[in-house]
Amino acid sequence: MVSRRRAPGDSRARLLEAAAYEFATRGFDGATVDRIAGRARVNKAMVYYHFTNKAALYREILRDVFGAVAAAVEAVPAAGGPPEAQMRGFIEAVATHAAARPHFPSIWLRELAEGGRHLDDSVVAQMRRVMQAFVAILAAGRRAGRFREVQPLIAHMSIVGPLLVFAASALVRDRLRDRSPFPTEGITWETVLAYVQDAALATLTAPRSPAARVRPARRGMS
Amino acid sequence: MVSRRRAPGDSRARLLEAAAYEFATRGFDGATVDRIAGRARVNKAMVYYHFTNKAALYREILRDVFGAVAAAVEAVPAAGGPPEAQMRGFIEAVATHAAARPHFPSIWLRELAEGGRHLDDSVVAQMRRVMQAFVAILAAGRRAGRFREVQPLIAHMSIVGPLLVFAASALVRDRLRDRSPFPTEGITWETVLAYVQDAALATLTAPRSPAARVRPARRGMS
DNA sequence: GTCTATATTTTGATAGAC
DNA sequence: GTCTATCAAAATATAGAC
Repeated sequence: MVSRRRAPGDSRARLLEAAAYEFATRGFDGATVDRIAGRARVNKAMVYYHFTNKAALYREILRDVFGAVAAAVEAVPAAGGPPEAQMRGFIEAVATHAAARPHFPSIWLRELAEGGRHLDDSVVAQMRRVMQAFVAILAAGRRAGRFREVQPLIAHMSIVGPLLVFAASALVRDRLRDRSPFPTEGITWETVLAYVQDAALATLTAPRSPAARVRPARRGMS
Repeated sequence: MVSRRRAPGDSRARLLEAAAYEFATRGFDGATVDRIAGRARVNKAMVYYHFTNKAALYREILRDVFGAVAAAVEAVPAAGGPPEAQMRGFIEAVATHAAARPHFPSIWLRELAEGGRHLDDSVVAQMRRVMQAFVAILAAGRRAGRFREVQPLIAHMSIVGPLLVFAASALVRDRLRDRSPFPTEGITWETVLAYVQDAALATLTAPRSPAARVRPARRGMS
């Protein structure tokens, strides 16, 4: 064993972790290579030794993070089981990854706001895998006669949106809490997860859209 | 009337509009004063004539946008009516503003991801007004025995999250659509609004949380 | 109110020694 | 693989004429 001051060879991993933090909290343009290297306690030139440039480093993080979520989520419909349980499992998988990789939600929200400017095709393909798993669960629920028909992308956003916003909003929520005229306790990952799961199932298993009442009935009234 | 080449005096308004666009699509750090001035077809020095600096310009936009939403949303519970209609009205007010000011959702998502670094206290106060209106509607529903008890902030995020994500994700959704293995039609502001409204009411009027089943019953079984 | 310089700082990126 | 030194290109901000 060679004597080591700081575990050589893991400078790449250190950079990835530091970069994820910087990109999450400052955004792609706001994050500087200097700060990333400083946080990783690595020389700045190492960034360009391990990665071609700042953009490539960023894309590497996106690929890593979306690949993990896609894999976790695909396992849910593959395992089968009742559609309600699958839907809960899907939501839990997304929430778990959002909680375990605290930089993911912020990066993802920013990428949405940027119009996906930094998303290469491989990451878009990973997003499609996530949607495909979700659609499979919806279809299973339809076949079993337990879910009503919904637009998959809208239903998906109604689940992922709250999870991303919750995960990314911790600091803002803290500021909102001061002198707040509403209760702020009871907000944990468990309660949020349960709420989103309940909301999704309540919506999907609702007998029919309440909004349908304002539209002209098509035929019959039941 | 003096002959005018470009309506003098509205350089400030032009800058605000251009800045909103740039901040929305590139973020605070990514937006440059050069680009903002260029898009406004105004000299760069005018930015520092009308506003103290880039940060002050940004805060001005935040105040404007949140003030408008807060005012629109406060009118809903003030007008009274059945709680279900109030909830639909609240959601519609948020959605309408998100659609009318296309830069708002992206800026807001970014601000969440940044931890509200640029939010001054007046904007936080405006956010509190929005929450207060929402809490008033929830309380009306509780009093009328029509809504179950929920954590207000979680319920709020479950409504605003999908709306923000939908509004900000147009470009990403376009890329996702290519060769997509799932249907992508039927996604408009009307359908999204209706879905979020239905989802919120289905969740709030659900007899009891389905998740309660997995927890130990406290007393009795009804 | 508007424009032309220009000062100053920051930042992404590289060359080259070790 | 790691570090120093440095370049070149932005980008924020200001001074001052008109």
